[in-house]
Amino acid sequence: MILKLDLSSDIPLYQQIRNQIVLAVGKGELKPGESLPTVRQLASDIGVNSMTVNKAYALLKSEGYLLIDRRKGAQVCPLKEEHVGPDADFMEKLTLLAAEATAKGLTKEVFLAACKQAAEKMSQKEE
Amino acid sequence: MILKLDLSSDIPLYQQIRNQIVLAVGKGELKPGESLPTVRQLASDIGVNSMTVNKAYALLKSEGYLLIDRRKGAQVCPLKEEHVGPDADFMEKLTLLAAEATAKGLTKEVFLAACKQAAEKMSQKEE
Amino acid sequence: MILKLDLSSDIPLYQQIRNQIVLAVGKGELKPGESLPTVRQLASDIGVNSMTVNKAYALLKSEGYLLIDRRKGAQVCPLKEEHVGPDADFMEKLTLLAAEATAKGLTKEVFLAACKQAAEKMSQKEE
Amino acid sequence: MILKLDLSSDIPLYQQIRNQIVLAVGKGELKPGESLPTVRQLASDIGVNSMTVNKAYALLKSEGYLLIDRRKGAQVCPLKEEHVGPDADFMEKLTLLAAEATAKGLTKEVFLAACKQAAEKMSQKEE
DNA sequence: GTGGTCTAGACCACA
DNA sequence: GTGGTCTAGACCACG
Repeated sequence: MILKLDLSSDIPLYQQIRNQIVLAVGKGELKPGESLPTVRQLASDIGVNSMTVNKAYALLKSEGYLLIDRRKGAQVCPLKEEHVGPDADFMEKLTLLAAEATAKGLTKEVFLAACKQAAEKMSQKEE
Repeated sequence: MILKLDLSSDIPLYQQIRNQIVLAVGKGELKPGESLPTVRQLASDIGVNSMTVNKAYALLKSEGYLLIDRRKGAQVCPLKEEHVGPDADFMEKLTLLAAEATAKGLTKEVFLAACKQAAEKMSQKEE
Repeated sequence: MILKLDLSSDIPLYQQIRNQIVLAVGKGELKPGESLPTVRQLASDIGVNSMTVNKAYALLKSEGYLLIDRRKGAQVCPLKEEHVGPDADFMEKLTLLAAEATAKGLTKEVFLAACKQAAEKMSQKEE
Repeated sequence: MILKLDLSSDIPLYQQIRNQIVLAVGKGELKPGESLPTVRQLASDIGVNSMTVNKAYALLKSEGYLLIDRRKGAQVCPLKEEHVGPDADFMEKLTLLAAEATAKGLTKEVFLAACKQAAEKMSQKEE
């Protein structure tokens, strides 16, 4: 479990931790059901306060990425079988990104190629 | 120039203003070369402190979306003829979004369809 | 004796066990005087540590729902003939619930209808 | 803004603060749109750390009771016009309370009378 | 001025 | 052992 934090970034540490874990889950480096380090362990590993990790875990839990079990610590939430399409918040972020690309002069084709490239890095759900 | 701000959102006002302007440029509602309201004008229109608008404009300038001229005020930056691909920061945001989608159980196909849908809302560069 | 536990809930296990038993008594699935499984039996059935079940039983005893006898094990406390009204702690919880409902915009009528609906699920004391 | 905290209770302070504020909103002591004390002010008033109040406010925000505005601080969330019935979580808590009452020997009539009494303490939405 | 973040260290509840 | 809570104080971002 290696997380890279940028202490000089203006993104809060707990947010960076959250992002890195989401990335790891998306890429399949963390599999559904897999256990994460304990709060204290991770805090000590990456050199931050345990409350900061705690906040990141709580955020991930509230977003539905993690399950937190008092006995086993935190683990990646198993995927639900039926999952519908993207939610409104997701589309809003995606639309903003598309606008940034367009405003920068990228064509639709280049944007979609970039999307595809990003998707390729992720692991696919097994059928 | 109509911007929708959510005063109780946890996204900073200057960030919301920046996002709305990027969206407007992406969708073609603001065309390259077009002038934007002055800082004071916009601030008065949307009822925020002019420092806040100032910050948004400065951010947009630093990101390359706006040109700020003391005489002409702010205007949308004309597109460069040759434009390379997406930059690293953009890809990072896109990858995070792809990871969120994958971690939520969306398939690659659904994600790419959403990307395409977002791209459709944007205006195309004229040939 | 079937109890549904949610291991990833933030409600402590012993509290969940306590709640399920109170529900079963309220609904009449457990009758006054009826015996409950032993601590070890129940712990083994639902797959938790017996200390956890022990804690739940002790809590239920202290709240007056169970009688614990070293010979007969735990049994549902028979109802007293004369029973006074709700106690202070109960009213406090009920008032908080009413406040949550009101603050969410539910009218008094809707709240009382929900109360009635909840009461219908319970078994009535025999005359 | 007077909150009574019980330092020896096993209910976390931030939870007690949250409950007291919900009660105040339900009873109409805090009206929709009304401003709450600042985090620091309330923390100093009731003698707790400001992070504790912060956590309570964040919880109330996430539950939809408060709006937090960087400029004006926290204020009671105005009610939405259309509000449907009680949600599942609410019914679960209410059902548990009904079970507790029944298991204690209260009749349905007594329970409903208690519900009505609790509802009377609340303020009604104005038509 | 506000809320938000973070730290270092403590204590407690749960299992 | 775990996560959860709390403190006292600091610094920063926002407006």
